[in-house]
Amino acid sequence: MEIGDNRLHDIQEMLLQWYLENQRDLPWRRHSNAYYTLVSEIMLQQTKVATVIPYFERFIKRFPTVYDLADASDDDVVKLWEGLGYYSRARNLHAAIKEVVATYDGVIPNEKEKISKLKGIGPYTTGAVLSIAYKQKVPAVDGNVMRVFSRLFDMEDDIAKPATRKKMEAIAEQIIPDRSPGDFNQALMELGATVCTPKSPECLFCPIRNFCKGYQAGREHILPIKTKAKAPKKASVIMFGVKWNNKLLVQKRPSSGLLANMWALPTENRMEEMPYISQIEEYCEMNQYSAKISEDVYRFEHIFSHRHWKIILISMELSENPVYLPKRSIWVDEQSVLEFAFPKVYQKALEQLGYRN
DNA sequence: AACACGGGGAG
DNA sequence: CTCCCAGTGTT
Repeated sequence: MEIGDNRLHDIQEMLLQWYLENQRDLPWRRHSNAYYTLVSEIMLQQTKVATVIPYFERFIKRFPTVYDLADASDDDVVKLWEGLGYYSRARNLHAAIKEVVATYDGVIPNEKEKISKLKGIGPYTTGAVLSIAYKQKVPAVDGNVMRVFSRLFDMEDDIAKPATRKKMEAIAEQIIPDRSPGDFNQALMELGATVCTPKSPECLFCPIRNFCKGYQAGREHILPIKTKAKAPKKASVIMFGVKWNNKLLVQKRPSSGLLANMWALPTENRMEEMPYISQIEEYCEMNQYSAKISEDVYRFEHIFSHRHWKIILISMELSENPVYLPKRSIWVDEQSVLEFAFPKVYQKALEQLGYRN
């Protein structure tokens, strides 16, 4: 990719000026603080700004500095992430900040080799923190930037391929100005998020329309090229609504895999080779529950981006306090279940379990 | 290189 | 409903 010197300079100036005038007022932009930058960038991975704002406010209020976060329990950190998705981000961020306090005296490192070794900080977040917080000339190529470049240079590379991100980074290296590299990176992402959008880009409001090869070719609508994701894998699960004394039994999920470490209604993979009634009876026997099992079950579905769950919800009212509880389990009021991860599922589940929402 | 890992918004 | 969005770690 070759860009003429004049055109390059104009693109830089137009973008920086546009960003200066049009940037959104966001909580993490109000102070210059590497910790704020890091937390917001982790939260913004795969997640829209509007979704992140309330989570960021709450997180920083609870953990104002790296020391507060480093001292926190895993449970407290994960609790503040409930509903945000991709929960390994919370685990990794916690580990990274502990490392910052233990090894770097509480200062997020400003060297690429050091910061990129921290948990959960890959090439994008490395570039974002180094450029935004430390004013270094390092690319931060996210999906927005790849979309903008695809159109700006009329590129047909498949942005779903890992190799394409490398190519985009090489282009970014050539384009980032010495002055305000952080603002320039944010300008590219802001443009992608608000003007150069995936569908119906608003080219008439674009500050670099006149330099855009894709726009000139009338191809902005078909760019970027991106192969479709595979359909979610199907799975069947049984979800247990175990009630006693007006409380609901919830269980902390395993520390790896889907919804790792999240509180949830006890859920088992369906054993396809036996009737589901038998599996439910087996579950009750294993836990020594003496229970009245409701005769009808409630069936519904939930689709994650990569998994499609068919859920059988079974309700059971225990007739006595069980002698022991299953591992990682506690009794809670039904209201607290709505704060858990995947609240939409629990909203449906609670209605079926006879609770009024 | 392929897969696992959530949840929200637009049309 | 259907489609789209997409960083990092693991295998």
